[in-house]
Amino acid sequence: MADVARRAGVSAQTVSRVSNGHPGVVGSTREQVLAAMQELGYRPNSAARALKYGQFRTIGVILFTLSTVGNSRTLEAIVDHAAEEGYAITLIPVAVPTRDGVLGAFTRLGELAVDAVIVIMEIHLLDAATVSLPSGVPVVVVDSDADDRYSVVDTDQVDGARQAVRHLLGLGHRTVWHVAGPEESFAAERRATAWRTELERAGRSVPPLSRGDWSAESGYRAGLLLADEPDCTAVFAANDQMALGLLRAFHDKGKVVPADVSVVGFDDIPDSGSFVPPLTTVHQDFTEVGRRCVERVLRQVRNEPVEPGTTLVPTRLVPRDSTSAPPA
Amino acid sequence: MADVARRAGVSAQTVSRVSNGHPGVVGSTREQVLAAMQELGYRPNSAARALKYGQFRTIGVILFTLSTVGNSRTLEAIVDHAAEEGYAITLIPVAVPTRDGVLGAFTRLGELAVDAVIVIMEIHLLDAATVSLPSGVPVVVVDSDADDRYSVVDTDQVDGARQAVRHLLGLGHRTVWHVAGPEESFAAERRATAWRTELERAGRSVPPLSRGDWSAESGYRAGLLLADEPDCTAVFAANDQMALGLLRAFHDKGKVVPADVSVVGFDDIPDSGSFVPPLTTVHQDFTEVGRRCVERVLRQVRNEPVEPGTTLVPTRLVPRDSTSAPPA
DNA sequence: CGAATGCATGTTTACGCAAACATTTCGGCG
DNA sequence: CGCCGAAATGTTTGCGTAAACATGCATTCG
Repeated sequence: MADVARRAGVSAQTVSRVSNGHPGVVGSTREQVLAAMQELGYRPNSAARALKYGQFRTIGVILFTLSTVGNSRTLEAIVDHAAEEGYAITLIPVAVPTRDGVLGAFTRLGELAVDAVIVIMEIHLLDAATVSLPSGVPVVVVDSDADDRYSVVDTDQVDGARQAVRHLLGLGHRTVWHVAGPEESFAAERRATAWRTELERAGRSVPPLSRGDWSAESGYRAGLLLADEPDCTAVFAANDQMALGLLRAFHDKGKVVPADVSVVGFDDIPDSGSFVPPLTTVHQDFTEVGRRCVERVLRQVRNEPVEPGTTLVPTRLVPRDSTSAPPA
Repeated sequence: MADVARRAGVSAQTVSRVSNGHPGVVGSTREQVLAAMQELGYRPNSAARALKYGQFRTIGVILFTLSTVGNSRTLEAIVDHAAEEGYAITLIPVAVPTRDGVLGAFTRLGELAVDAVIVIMEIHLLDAATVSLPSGVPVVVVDSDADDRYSVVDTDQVDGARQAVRHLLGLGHRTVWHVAGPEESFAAERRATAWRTELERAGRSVPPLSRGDWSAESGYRAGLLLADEPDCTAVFAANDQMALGLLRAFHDKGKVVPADVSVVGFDDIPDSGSFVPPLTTVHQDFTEVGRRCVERVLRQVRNEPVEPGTTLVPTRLVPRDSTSAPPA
């Protein structure tokens, strides 16, 4: 900055004023300063700025993996909305989903230049790490039940699962089977619980639960077993990728979807409309989740009031061709 | 820091020494300082640190979208490897893929606290923005032909496409049709060119090119047309998602894959093994791409020698069930 | 026994910027 | 013609940290 000032024949303060668009700099001077900046390739040092202002205009995002569609789409929405607000996003990966891994991420976080944190992760692991969360840093969590400690944003898992079950029962199926996500996942747990509750409420029998790990492959394995259950005419998979595996398993076993068995997924990933057959699924609004995360966390940064607890983003069922009335 | 020093009854410099693990602090003093840090919840201010060191230990990543599997997996690999090296990742979204959008991203970048930049984007757009790239900041680009100006890392698109074509010709198909990605994409262009070249080299006729936008839906639309081509017995799709659309289109048109028509994809996304039928595809090593990006860019940061030009990450064909000999 | 040595710790300074305050400049008006 | 006030510009200062240098103290050795 000093070089620019010298070159433009002005003081450093004037350079600062020009660089920040402050008023009170006459046109000709401004021109000179801008010219000098250009020539010298000057760009303000954000470290010094941050030091001065005590803010980084950056939000940290802690996540375990980007390989699930939900996480990466949520992240994308967060990045976009943060950018609109003039905030950048710094990623803090948790290499291994263990207690230590999470603790490590939070430790690194403490040294990081962020004004706030959004956690996209199974909160079961977060529990252990609570203590080490740097105090004074606003935190918003996605998919958790830690709403007594943090601000939580989540898709309305319960209502989504309920819609899936009702849709299938409404088509005339006697009951609905479920392929759940991994036990560590809150989302998986919620969807499974809501599935069970809805069946019980309707007075239907609750079939044994299958479990996958969100991957299509795990859905395939579950599907091979389900295909041998003669009573199984309707399956609700906890995500679209496992539903894809189910479709393949039923195909391999000679069962026709939806004539022999109906399948409902969860997420509405972009590809799900191109499955064979196109998948009936529960649409999740990842963009809205990301938007609310950013909004909530920035409210805290600005010391504005934040309604406490969990904010739920609604879902909606997208009927496609993988569901129909049960075989006669 | 001053508070900690006061509380521990030492100077600020000693606190600094403890906090950075420097030697020359006797045990008892260290204990006291650590205790004071704990009590006061002290954590070093990274802005001040960065100001002092002139480094942020952060790499900026410019990308347009996370919705393609390739981008999000590459990003994940970059994040992981950067973390291993003690670097954080800051995301810089390009809201709209226009010249101005890219310019905007680079402008913001100039103000951002990053030591280096990795660009994951169609370089066609990057061209226009070259001028505004802050000089002195190391840049590595993924998927580009700007290797005269930047360090470039890329999957070996040409060899991958060649493997796909050879595989199909080797099975006895007379020629291979191609569903390409969008024109703006270098990767799409390279795969298409390699497909054409390989056909010509083998002395086969080159069928008209179809074009999609990477989405399954666009693959479906292309597939509906291809299904009406009586000579079309083998299709190479430029990515797995479009291949998924092809599979559905052929299914809808009553064509059996692979008996009537063979399909090869590109990427080997995790789901592709669960398509119906499981997809023969060209495996891309996104992890390796990410690793090399980080390695290259950090070499530049450290002023170590970097071999210029493009570094290519090899691919390999993964044969599954979507390809076979052509119908008799 | 005094000086030299080495180690633990303290003091000064600069990193780049912008707020707060100080000074200069210039136009307008009595 | 000189003075006032507003606008333009300059100077000082501190943000939190760590390198460089300074000090003080204990131990050791001639």
